[in-house]
Amino acid sequence: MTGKRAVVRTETTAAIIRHARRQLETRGAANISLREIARDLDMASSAIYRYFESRDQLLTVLIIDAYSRLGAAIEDADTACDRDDLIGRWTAIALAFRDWALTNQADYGLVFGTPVPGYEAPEDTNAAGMRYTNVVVQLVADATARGCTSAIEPPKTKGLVSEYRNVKKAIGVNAPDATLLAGLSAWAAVFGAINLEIFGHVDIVYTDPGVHFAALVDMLGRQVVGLT
Amino acid sequence: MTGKRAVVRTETTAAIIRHARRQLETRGAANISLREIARDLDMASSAIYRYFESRDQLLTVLIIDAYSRLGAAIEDADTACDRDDLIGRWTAIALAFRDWALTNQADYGLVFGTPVPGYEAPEDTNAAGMRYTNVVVQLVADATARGCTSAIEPPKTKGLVSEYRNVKKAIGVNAPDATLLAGLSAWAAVFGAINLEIFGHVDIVYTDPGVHFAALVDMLGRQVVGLT
DNA sequence: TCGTATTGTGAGCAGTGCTCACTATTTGAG
DNA sequence: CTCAAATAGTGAGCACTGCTCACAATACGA
Repeated sequence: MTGKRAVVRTETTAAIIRHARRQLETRGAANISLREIARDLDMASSAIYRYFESRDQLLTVLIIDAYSRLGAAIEDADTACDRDDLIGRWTAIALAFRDWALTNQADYGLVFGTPVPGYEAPEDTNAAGMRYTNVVVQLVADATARGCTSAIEPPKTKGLVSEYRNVKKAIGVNAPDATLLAGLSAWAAVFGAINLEIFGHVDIVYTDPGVHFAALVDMLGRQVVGLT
Repeated sequence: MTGKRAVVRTETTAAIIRHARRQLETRGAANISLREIARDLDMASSAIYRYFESRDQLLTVLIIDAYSRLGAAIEDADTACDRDDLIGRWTAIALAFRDWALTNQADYGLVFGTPVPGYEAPEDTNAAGMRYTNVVVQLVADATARGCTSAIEPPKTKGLVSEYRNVKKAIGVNAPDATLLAGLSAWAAVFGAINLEIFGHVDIVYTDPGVHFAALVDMLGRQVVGLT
């Protein structure tokens, strides 16, 4: 029997988060003001601390929330595809990532932006961050299982073989080095392209960044990673 | 005849920047304190405003400074190479970028990190940002002029041809679409890989990120962009 | 019903960026 | 060399911040 206390608690907790997110969008993480949130909610500024132990903790909650919404978006995009349509899944994942980033720029900035020196993300944060990663890793695993072979050849970089041995152990996927290199590079490119676009380093170059992005995703997926 | 006033002015200006950069490294941009800088410099906090009109302006100066040091690092790496050794230049540029980012993490975060909503970079900032970009653009131009052809084929993404027409005009390089797509993708991958590494999203995957990065750079340069 | 745990309060502390009236000092023209 | 003007430095003060603490109000469960 969830008492009136429990219900009002979840309500105000949500309200605080809602207001924090609004401030995040309009003024950036550095300018979120607990006192202003309290004022907007008609409560004493000190009352906030009954819900969040510090400003940092509020931000951490926002980060986890953002991660999990991103994870959901990526998962949805992936599961909507036929399991065997690897290039379709890759494309869907990449486009969903960009879409989410564009419609949630503040969240994106919070999650993938400059970390504060000394800030150590708590365990749950990292766990939430693994969600979208796992989708991509799974795609690489499926591609390997279905016999996709990368068109590229890994260079004879010193230490690469042993490095990739560790990577394979870390992500739990036994893919050929070529696929690994191609996949990791493709993902880096997707991430990098989105980052450049969101953080505004390419506005003078592209008229419609989405067109170039789509081409980049398709080209890397088919011609570098070798997805079919 | 640089009077005593002019000389002491440049000195204190430099000292303020020095202290600001130190705080940036240890506590992040959000926690730079003008008052503390003033205390460290044994001057009244209000005196800072004789040198910088606001905290934001100090940050802008730090950004421009970072951009220009990055630009210098990239330019040096490039000019140290034989002009005809395209893959060598590409590799040198990419590695120099990563090196600079790793040894100047705070600067990197300031320049390529989350932008503050509403903050409009002044003209000089963008100019400083073009320096390293120009080096990469020049490499693409040289590659085209020397007849390098990309191994990949641009997909038939709707609107890509006209989009790339604009890009070519914007950067002033008349490269084939394949080279353009390959080059932009490669650069996005380099940037993305560095970003992931610096902002700490891959520490569980790689044991030595540098090895993978070197392989990524070489593979993309040779096998995707087609540099020789 | 009543003690307990939870929630809310307002004053207060130490810190911030920034302004302003004011003083001290260097500068360059007459 | 003199002296008004430009420049540099001062400290008090404003409005804001995150956060703490002693205290009061309230819902909860035995």
